[in-house]
Amino acid sequence: MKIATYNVNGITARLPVLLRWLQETTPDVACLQELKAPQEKFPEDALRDIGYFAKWHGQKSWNGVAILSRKDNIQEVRRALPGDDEDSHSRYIEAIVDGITIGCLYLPNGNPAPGPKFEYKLKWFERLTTHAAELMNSGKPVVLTGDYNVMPTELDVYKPERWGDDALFRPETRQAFHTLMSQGWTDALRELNPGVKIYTFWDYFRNAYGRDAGLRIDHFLLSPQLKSKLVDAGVCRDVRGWEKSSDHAPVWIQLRD
DNA sequence: ATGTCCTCTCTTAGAGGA
Repeated sequence: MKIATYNVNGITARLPVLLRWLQETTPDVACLQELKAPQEKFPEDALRDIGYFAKWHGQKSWNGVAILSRKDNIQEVRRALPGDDEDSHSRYIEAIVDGITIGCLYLPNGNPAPGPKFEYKLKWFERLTTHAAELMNSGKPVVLTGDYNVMPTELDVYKPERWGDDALFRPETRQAFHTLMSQGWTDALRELNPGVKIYTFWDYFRNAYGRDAGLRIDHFLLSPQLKSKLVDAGVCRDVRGWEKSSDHAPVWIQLRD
């Protein structure tokens, strides 16, 4: 099974690029973030026309997450993280697809830090970690993927010395990611490419893509049952260079059936 | 501080978020 994740940065503006990428790479499952569209504006028909079923949780202007599948086999489990009924952001959706639990997440950016947005990010991270522990303890095969807005190590930043105070790279953020990983998750792309520079995001500013001034912030976390089935993984780097592209590139993994 | 892109509105320009 090939599973992909893609922060589209606005599914309405990104629809031509999204459809082209899906048709060229045909992932079995695709997790999308930053729909930036209300529930009723999701392009369900356009996706169905190219063979994808979908469950999504939209929100006007901001956030929004979706899980796509080439089969009508998406069993939605939840569309919010537990732990805060007051949290109105659409940042998490979870479904079982072909027996694999797939959590699709858009972790808060958190800038400027310090400040209330950074506090929200860390709180959200704690809720994710609590929920991830339950999934891990369930013993089921689980994929937690999406835009984590975290560069886990210096290798994941084009210029680490410039990012120390940023919410995506502050010690508290990296520590939170480390705490989550210590439950026993496998960072799929890093697992297959130890020591290799991999980026999944290039800012729109200052020709970041042309200069390869990138960040690795979109991740695939695998439960132990799936680590042994991981056969390949990569980033669709070229998609970032297409006309009207997102600032993120799609990322994918291949699991043995 | 700046750069760019996307979305929304007290809309065709500016603000907020990333």
